[in-house]
Amino acid sequence: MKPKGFIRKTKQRQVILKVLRGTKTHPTADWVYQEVRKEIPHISLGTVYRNLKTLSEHGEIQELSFGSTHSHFDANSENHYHFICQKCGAIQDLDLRPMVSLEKEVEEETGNEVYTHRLEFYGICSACAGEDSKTTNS
Amino acid sequence: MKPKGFIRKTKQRQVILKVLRGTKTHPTADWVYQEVRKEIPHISLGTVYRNLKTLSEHGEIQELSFGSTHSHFDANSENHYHFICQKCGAIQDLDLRPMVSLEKEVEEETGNEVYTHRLEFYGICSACAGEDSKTTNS
DNA sequence: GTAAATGCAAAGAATTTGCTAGCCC
DNA sequence: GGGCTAGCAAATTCTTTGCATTTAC
Repeated sequence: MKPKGFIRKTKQRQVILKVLRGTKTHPTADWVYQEVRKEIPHISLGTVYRNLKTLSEHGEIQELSFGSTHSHFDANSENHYHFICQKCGAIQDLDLRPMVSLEKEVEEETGNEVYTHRLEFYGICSACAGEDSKTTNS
Repeated sequence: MKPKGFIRKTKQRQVILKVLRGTKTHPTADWVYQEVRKEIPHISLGTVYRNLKTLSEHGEIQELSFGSTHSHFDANSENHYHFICQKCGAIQDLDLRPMVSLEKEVEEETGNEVYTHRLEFYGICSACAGEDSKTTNS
């Protein structure tokens, strides 16, 4: 959660971070890999994975793992909430203010140290809902 | 989210459900497999996976996927919140009342249909925190 | 009787890891 | 120069799937 030691600035790492910061989507490791390859064709997938892991350990980015098998990454490392469409898989950022006070509440209830929390909403996004009405009579 | 058609009651399925309801932990598929094998030694892992999937599709159980690579399952299909220890991986149920009103808020903000939400707290559980103080001076 | 479920094993997919060479500080 | 990183590929791990057989309703 807090920076562990120093993190070296390699070309690969910087491009990965740039790519991640340049999108509003919440891409998978493989998507990042494909994008970074446009700039560093010889980068390896393993390097991308290692860097994504390192970066999230240092709090530079956030790893999100929802129901799916693979993780998504988010360059916005501040706490914010998401909506996930169960039909098309889209991930949207929400404007709700993070309810930090809840963390204190949980600390008092459990005696644990709470560092962060995550809130996700699941449903059908407006785009998919439109199509849904066609298939309602199934 | 809502029951889809009929679900056949096989011996395997019933034991899986029983095992899951008989624990307060949030076991992985493999743990369930090991437990069920005590009663049905010849059950296959594939069957366990298939049933866990079926059961969660029918709303009988809940699939939880946190940061880790593998899913955990919860026989409590009502919405409730969790605390996850980032050191030992323990998962605790919390007593916080589900904030259903948030779902409406998100619906209004986004225009999406929200069916459910999930809230998780991350940190260090009290047991691990005790040990932590020994290694603070690293 | 028939559709759905099981067992078994093999396939799949995402991620991690070992090792050598190279680059950052 | 020393150690953190990259590259490459093989290995791991969790999960899914095909097919023949069995079972629930």
